[in-house]
Amino acid sequence: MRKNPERRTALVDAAIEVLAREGARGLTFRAVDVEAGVPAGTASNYFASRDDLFTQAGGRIYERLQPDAPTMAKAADGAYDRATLTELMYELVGRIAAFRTGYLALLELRLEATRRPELRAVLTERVRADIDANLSNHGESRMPGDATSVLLLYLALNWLIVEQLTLPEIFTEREVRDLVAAAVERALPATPCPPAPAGVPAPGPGR
Amino acid sequence: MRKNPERRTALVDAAIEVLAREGARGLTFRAVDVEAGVPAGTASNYFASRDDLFTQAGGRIYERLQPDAPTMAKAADGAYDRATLTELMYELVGRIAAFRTGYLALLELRLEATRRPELRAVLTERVRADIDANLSNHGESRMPGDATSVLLLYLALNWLIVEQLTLPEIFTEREVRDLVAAAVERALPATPCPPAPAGVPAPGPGR
DNA sequence: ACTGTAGTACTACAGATGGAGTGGTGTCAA
DNA sequence: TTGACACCACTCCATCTGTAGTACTACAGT
Repeated sequence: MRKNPERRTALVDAAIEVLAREGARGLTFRAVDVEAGVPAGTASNYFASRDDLFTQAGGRIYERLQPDAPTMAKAADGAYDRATLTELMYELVGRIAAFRTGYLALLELRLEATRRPELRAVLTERVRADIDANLSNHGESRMPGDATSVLLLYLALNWLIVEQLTLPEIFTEREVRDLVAAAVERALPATPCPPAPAGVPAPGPGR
Repeated sequence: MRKNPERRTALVDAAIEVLAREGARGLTFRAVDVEAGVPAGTASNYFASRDDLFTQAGGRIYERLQPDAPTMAKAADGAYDRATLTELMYELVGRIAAFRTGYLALLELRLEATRRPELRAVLTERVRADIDANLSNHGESRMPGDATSVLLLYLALNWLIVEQLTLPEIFTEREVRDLVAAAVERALPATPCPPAPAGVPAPGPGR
């Protein structure tokens, strides 16, 4: 088992590309070698098994997907209002969709996790950490919305990204933007009303 | 190219199982033969190519996923209020998650659509039809909520199902139920307020 | 009842690809 | 010199596609 860390990272990153392009079943030692531009057999020396490749790729994707310095800064510095939150979510979708191969690889890994308990454990831990991080980030910032808002946004935006990456013709760019805005808008708990026009008690479907 | 329609259907259904279990790359003529319990070579006689297999499977899944007589009836007959809608959505999530292999196969196909234009065209058409059907069903029924509500529910619930099927330990059954309820609750446009307590102008994050 | 024919089920094979794993050799630096 | 790694080569193995060829079944015409 070789140690060289740069090489190892390069190989894992190559594995992500292969995953996105060829699918989980296409992730082989040889394919990684080719993608990374190293001699055949190299990946064999760096990973104990294919399982190992999968789990390392799973870990690495979150490493690359999670942190995002400039956005984090904006999240911390910006105003804590709905408009800023919308802007942030819009950036989030754009940013993740931009790392197309990473997200597609992640989907492949999720499906592969169906078959590989070890991978499932790794992904479960990462996803849980991701969600928890979102929750506590949101809690610490003073953005509007509660924990439920965060979870609902998580759900809706994830599928929105799936839709964009796999069947881009379903929603236009405009529709995507509108959906992000609507998701933020409605994910927030009902806000107290602006002062009602007049004595009209405003019926409508009460909760 | 053989014609026997029962056999063809059986083969396509077998293909769906294979997709869910082995992934897109594992969908081969031989694997379909084995899954369907027919002699080797049979699938070769029924499908012009692997592409053909994929597109036929894509069509068939929606055939099996879409219609659902009892639920449709409930949607039409039930009361048109939020509680009924919630119940309906809960059933929807349960029902789709129950056809586990079908939904997983669909995800595999979405990823494969990334590589096969023909398959992408088929899926795009089906998904669009699905969304349109949801929109118009909702419009015709007199359920609360607007088109945006339907789309947001579509997004959130889809990912919720993905989460359940691929990493079931992330959300407990209870959390899933709560998330479905919250999704319905908040997907609906903000309702007019109940009469405010007193002259307090209700500040909070204005839009 | 006989037979020809068409459609289909089943079998077998040719040809080819691609991958896992491993051992061996070259190279460089401590 | 020794150890760690890069690189290369080779063997063994599993699988797939596409197609050709054979066997079965049903039916129609006579």
